[in-house]
Amino acid sequence: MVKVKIDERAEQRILAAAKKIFLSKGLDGARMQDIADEAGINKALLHYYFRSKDKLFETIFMEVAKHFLPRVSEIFESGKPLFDKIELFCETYIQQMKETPYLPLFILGEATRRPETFVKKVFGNRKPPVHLFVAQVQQEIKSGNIKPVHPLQLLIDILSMCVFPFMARPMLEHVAGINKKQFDAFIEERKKLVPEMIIASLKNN
Amino acid sequence: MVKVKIDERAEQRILAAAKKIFLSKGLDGARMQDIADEAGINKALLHYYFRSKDKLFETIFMEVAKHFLPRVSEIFESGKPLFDKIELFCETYIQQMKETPYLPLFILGEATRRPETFVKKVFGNRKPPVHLFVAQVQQEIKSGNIKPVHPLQLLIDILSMCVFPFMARPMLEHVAGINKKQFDAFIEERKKLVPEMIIASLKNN
DNA sequence: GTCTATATTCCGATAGAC
DNA sequence: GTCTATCGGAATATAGAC
Repeated sequence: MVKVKIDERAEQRILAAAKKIFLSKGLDGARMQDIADEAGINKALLHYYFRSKDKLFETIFMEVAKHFLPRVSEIFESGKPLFDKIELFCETYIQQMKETPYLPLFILGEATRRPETFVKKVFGNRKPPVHLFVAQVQQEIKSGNIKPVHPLQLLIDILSMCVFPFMARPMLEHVAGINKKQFDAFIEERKKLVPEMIIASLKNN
Repeated sequence: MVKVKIDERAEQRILAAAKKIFLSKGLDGARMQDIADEAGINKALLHYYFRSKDKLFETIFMEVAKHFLPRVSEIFESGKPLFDKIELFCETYIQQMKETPYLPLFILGEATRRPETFVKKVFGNRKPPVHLFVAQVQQEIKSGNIKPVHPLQLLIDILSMCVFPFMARPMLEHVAGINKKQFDAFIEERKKLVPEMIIASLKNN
């Protein structure tokens, strides 16, 4: 009884430590020793629980990858009006990136270096239903409710503005001369500004 | 005479090889053997010319980092009208990223993992004159020529939409189901669409 | 300058005591 | 399950012949 509890706690501590180290250093830059130190246990125990570095990495990758497309399906499949979906999308994304700021660089870095394995790991067999978003945009255009735009370009515009600032954070802090607190305020402001700008660009005069 | 020529060519081949390998694999993922193979020479020669892996990396990083802020100073310092600057900025950035698509992930990845050393390496002591852009935007707002916006948010909006698609390429190709040719067309289209959208969002009714 | 061979360091993985 | 000690391979770096 007590033993099981301790084991579980060790395993959980390893997972938390591995997540932190892999996210910040990447697969190649991470050391098993770093993870062991972070978890407060011995290197050998990592292998006891997860057999190899690759296995441990895969476990972490699968676990965090799903947060990179947070609730996208849910949002796209909801019956909400387009502008509501855009607002919710931005809010959801920016909030998720605030909680896991290393995530985009980690996922896209590994996806670029290992494109073949990436696809299956992140998406399994289910892709997010982009076509639903595309169809809705086309419908609104046909109805004359918004200006004619390329739906996919629009989606990438939104995604770019929500995610990129977190990836460019060190550059941004230096070039613009802002500190961490100001960065947080800057990001918080974007939750409103990004959807406002997108929606403004879609509206007819 | 001949010797010098051969030496120079070896050194140049090493630099080209190192650039390719470091950009695609990062510092941690790159192997000296990979670089030697790519350059068609022996591992020992890398150390003869550049002493260590770190030194070689630093050489490459300094050389490519400047392309990450392509002609930004030049554009900001030009006397052009704001909308012209925005168009030129987008055109310049997207063109640069087309030529070196690995660059943003490489620079921002290394910048995140090694923030302390990054700043000096990329910028030296000279930051791009963001304040000029900010001042010009504020001036246009005061004159009533554009809607009131936060200049820095605007700048990040533009930068995000120009750079992010290249970083998200593998995801984009899979989720949207497009191939390399279609991606190129998609990107080419953005050279027009991004400044159009930005400018549209700035115009008063 | 360029190579082969080797030294050195580092790191993932395992063996075995407790 | 957890530890210490160690193995074995891989990667950086150097020595030395040509």
